[in-house]
Amino acid sequence: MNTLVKLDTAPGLVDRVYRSLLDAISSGALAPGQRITQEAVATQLAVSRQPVLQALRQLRNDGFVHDAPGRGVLVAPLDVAWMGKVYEVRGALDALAARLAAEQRVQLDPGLVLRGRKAARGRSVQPMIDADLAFHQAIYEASGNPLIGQIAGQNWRHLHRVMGAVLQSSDQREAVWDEHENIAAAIAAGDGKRAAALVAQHGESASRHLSKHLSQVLDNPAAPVAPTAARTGRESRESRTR
Amino acid sequence: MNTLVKLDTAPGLVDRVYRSLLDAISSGALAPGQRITQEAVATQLAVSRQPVLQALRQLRNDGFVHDAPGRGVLVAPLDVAWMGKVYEVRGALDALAARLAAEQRVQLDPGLVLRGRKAARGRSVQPMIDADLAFHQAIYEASGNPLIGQIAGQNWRHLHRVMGAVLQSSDQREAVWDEHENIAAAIAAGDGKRAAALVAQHGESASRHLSKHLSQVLDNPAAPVAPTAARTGRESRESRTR
DNA sequence: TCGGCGTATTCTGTATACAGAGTACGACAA
DNA sequence: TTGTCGTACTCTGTATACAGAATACGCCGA
Repeated sequence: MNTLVKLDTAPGLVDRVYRSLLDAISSGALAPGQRITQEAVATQLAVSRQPVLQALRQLRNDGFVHDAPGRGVLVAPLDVAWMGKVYEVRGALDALAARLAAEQRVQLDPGLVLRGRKAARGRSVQPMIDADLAFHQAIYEASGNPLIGQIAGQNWRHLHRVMGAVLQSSDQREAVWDEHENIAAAIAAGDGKRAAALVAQHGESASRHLSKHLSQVLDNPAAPVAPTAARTGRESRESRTR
Repeated sequence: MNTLVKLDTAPGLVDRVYRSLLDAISSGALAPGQRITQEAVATQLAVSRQPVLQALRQLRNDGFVHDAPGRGVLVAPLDVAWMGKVYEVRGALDALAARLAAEQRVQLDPGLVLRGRKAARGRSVQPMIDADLAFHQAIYEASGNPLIGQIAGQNWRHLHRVMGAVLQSSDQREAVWDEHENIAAAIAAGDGKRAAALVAQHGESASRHLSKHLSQVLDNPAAPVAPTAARTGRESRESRTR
């Protein structure tokens, strides 16, 4: 019973504006430090300021934008130290999820790993990030605790920004998926302790790797941080405020 | 440097409405299953519907109220299974925080434990919950990762509801503070592994204890679930919808 | 007496209007 | 030329207005 999927009700403007802005921030289309005003978003999306106001409030609560009193909000900068803290939390959640999934001996879909390896051999970053996220989300779902996926999902959006800026110059892409495969095996075998340890190790190495590259990128503002950034002439003045 | 405390700007109506509603839900003044409409809140707090709308949206995102299409929103019921999931997540965060705090050999304020023991000997529940929360929050702060306190704080609000409904009939109040004292000792000694293990154990026992009592209370609706519930005559009809 | 339909009511979500807070810029004095 | 003051402007947050969606209730027929 209960096989009926709940029919998708209209998401409402607020959620759509939120998604739109978050996608733009995650992908780098809205560069870190860039200024955002309600009215600009409202006119661009052809809605009133009211849904934008609420979406921005939510983005602020989630830490994706910061307040700039009197001048709107600013896209949150890419902060190495803070990214490390996000990774700490995600690591704890990942370990928990892996342990819970292992207790149920869940068999993760092998297609996830195949897709990941294929993406790793490719050249575009987006599929790589998507595959990585999909794998970890599968663990969250397998844990049977929806709260984990909910909170960790938020963290992933933060990391998404950094990965987009860094991953293109990455080595050890294949190695990541070896680790993933080991994790899946440990979960399937029901070895919760080992699964949690592997996940923790995996997260830590990813954190070190990203933070190293990120600080390089941040020290070298000449390199293009935002691959798909739509740089209009007006922004140059504002990016000075960073 | 940086010793200046940031001066408290006016919190804004949305946040105040949010706090007001959340306090009412946490304390039980708004009983589980009770119906809430924007207009009722707006008139009662003497504000327009706009801030209420936003506050309710946030409460819905955080899981404190559920949608009741066409009839407003309903205060989230006290669900045993879900409370267990909240505890799982909190346990993972607590363990992480304890480990991080131990790495820095933080000395927690002994006054926290003293205050807790004093409250445990008292009769009123609120100080007991407050002391418990204060102790754990001290660990979050000691971890140096503000994200932990932020997320775990949300979870605590959920647990707060359950504790208020259950804690009055609790035994082993002193035992809890023995555990707390051991945790603080492990952190001060820099033994991260032991601290994390103690915290995890502590959380699990609390979870078991609460869920047992909660299911008793839920099976026995005659017992007063909400100690400070302001029961007006009108509510009797609505509580039928539970 | 029970089930189905239509109307009225209620509630939400979005749009517009308005007032307050803060910043940025220019003018003036030293 | 530089620092300070005053004014205009921009932006946000709250209040009000309006339209759409869903429910509840009463009426009718079987």
